[in-house]
Amino acid sequence: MNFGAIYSKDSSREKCGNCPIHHRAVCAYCEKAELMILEAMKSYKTYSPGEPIIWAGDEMRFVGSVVSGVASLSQTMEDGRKQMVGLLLPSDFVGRPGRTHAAFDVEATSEVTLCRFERKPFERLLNDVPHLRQRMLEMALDELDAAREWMLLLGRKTAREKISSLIYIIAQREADLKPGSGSVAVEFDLKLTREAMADYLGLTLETVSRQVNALKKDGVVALLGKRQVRIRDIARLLQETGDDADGGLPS
Amino acid sequence: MNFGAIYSKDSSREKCGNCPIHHRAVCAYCEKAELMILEAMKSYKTYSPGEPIIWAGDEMRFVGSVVSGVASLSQTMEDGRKQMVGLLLPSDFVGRPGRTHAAFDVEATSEVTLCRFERKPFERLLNDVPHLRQRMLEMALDELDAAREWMLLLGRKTAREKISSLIYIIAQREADLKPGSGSVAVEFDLKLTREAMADYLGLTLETVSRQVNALKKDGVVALLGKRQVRIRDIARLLQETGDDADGGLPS
DNA sequence: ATTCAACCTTGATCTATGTCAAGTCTCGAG
DNA sequence: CTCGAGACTTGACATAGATCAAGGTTGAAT
Repeated sequence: MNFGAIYSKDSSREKCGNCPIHHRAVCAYCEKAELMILEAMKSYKTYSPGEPIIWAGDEMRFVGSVVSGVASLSQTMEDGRKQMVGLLLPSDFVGRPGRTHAAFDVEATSEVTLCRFERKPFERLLNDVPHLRQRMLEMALDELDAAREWMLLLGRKTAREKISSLIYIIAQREADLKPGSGSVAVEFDLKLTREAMADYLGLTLETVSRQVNALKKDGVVALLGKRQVRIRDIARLLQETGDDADGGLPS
Repeated sequence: MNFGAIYSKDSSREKCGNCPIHHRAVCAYCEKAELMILEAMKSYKTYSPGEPIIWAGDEMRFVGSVVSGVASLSQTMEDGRKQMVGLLLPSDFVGRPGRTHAAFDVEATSEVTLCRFERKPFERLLNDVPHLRQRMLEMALDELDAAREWMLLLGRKTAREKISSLIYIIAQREADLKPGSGSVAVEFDLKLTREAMADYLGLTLETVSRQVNALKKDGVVALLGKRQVRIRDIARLLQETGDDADGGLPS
């Protein structure tokens, strides 16, 4: 599962065609010729868990895609209160074209490999390559929808609903990264500490711990190791999220 | 202040050049020729307070810009808990190109006038007119940043900080709609009921009422009528929001 | 002028979650 | 193997904000 290793040492590192996130990342709509331009510009970099990728306010020299691992986008108040405002999973885009300085902190939560492009050349490319621009807009709009769903969670859900939602969402993203095997993964690694979960959900780590264990006691999930989760009753879990059973948005 | 009246009756209704939101809306970068195409496609519609503009799940026949008034984007859970996920002020865009059905409810909060375009033709135009596409991406990214700042508010701020932030943000938007007069309006109408504020801030209306009156008692704001606010001490208000005094993000 | 409905305020009480404070578990370094 | 640091759990208690319950205002319709 460690693509970082593959991409930093293997000779196949330059081949976008083999890239595990090719079908979902910014480059998803690019054709061969366009990919070759990107291949020439890109460079991989791997960050270890806890390592900062960029701080809010820093000049943003590069943008890029998460190839593997989990990074977090977050904001911290002067007195230390912290809120994650985005979970960056493989294929997610890091950085905002058209902005010279970062608005949020980005940190590696697990080991993270990024496929990076220098910002300026990438912005030029964005102007010239409609496929890139089109995908970028689509991704921005998707993230906006996701952020808005997260606002419902933060503003109105109970602690138990928040935890259930997080587990459910990670299971979904896990599943559509590895094709086959249904739309929701059954067993997977959360890749987040209790504290990171708390920061994402607007809770304290103690509350996260209590609620995770409550879900376990109630037979909704099983814990195999602290962060390895198995979903025991998916319908039940979905119900615990408080979301519409029928999924809501036909698109 | 009622642009709705101007735009629905006056003969100047077709002139984008006179439009009060022209410099901030999707059409901001369009040139004369491009504006003429938009002029030919557009139609105004005014909604009264409380009137639904579109429901989540409905087919989205049109998209458009808020010309005047305030609309809300919101989500409601099965048991009635409601969260506003966006406040649509003049120049904000309604609808998501590339999606056939609405993901959120949109309602007129005050009287609202919309400059509407049929979705399909607008999407075609988006493909052909780089200025439109460029502004669209920029607006999506700005809204994403705004949504993320709102996540900090929802997840981590106290009730008093939430109210202060809301007042401050509305004052800012009010100010940059009417040029001159500084970056923050001093006296303005909130255009939101206590309940709407509560839905936006993830609070109950009782808590909103108490905190607004607390800010008044502490001399931070004055109330002239229920929704008319005068900011008495802007530095103090900013401090009460809990945000970095220095504004944070240099761009 | 009166009435009514929507909106807002205020008080009393309850509760989910935060805070503070010990522990316990786990795993990698030595 | 054993030590220690970081991650996690658990308990006791505190509190911000929710909930429940009256009223009070206001302004438009009769």
